[in-house]
Amino acid sequence: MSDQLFLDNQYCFSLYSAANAVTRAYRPLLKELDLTYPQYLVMLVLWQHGRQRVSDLGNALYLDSGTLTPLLKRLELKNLIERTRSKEDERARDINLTQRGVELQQQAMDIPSTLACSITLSREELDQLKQLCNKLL
Amino acid sequence: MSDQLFLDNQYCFSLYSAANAVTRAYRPLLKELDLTYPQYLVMLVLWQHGRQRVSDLGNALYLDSGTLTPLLKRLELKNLIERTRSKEDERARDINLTQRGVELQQQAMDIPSTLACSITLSREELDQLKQLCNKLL
DNA sequence: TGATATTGTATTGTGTACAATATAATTTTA
DNA sequence: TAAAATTATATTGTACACAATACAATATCA
Repeated sequence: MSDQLFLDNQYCFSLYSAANAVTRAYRPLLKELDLTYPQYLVMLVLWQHGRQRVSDLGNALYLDSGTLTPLLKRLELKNLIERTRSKEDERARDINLTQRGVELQQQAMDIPSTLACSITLSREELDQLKQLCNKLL
Repeated sequence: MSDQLFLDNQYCFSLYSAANAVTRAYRPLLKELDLTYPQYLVMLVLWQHGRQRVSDLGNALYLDSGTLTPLLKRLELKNLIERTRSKEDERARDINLTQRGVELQQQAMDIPSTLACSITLSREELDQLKQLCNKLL
């Protein structure tokens, strides 16, 4: 009976702890760029796809405006992005990289390989993990 | 080059999003018990092992006192636990279930099976996911 | 076209996470 | 045994997550 409560725990708790551990692993690397992990994710989307609306970022990252609005304001304060009103739809915000935001990508280049070194999983295991997580979503 | 930044993203981002999705899935179920997911995790440890110190809970859940102290105070306000000083060591807190805390386990019995229904992974996939997450930790 | 509904963000409030620091009790050691 | 180090928890400050709500711009339709 409490058995059930314990077993179930294992699956989701592992996921929860591993996700916390990942953002902990990123923290020291991202600190050099003065970014948090969710801020880094936003920058990744912008580096790859350019101008995005808040809703585009929300769809890409599975986050809502309550999370993104203050996060984007912090990126704006750091002069990494601009938040302008869309010309087509005055309700929407266009999120654009500033020059400084574009340039930051250079500094981020080393992060993936550095992080890979501190991870004990093989490429195959990482692929498997990714697939399972995506199936769960 | 930005390729690298994108690929890396996939692995850790999947984990991060899946973990968020899991706490979202738990939310409506736990709302009936007036618990959050991390509060539920604390209760699971207490239901299974009884009296714990803050540091025991921290070790079990990979969380520190900055997270646990306010969380435990909320559980205390809800009359689910007591936070007494340890007799052996006055620095330590003994976290004990109240009668109401013990009784809440009955109401939690259905959660694992209910949640399992809303998850699309097979038992084998869940086992695999758990193993990979634990290896990552 | 004017009322109604929808859409895109923003705001508010609650609850984590965690670094950095503080504080008090216990242990160690000179 | 008194000072120094260690240990256990608490506090402070910053930054997510997200539900609930608000609000203004746009779209729909009677």
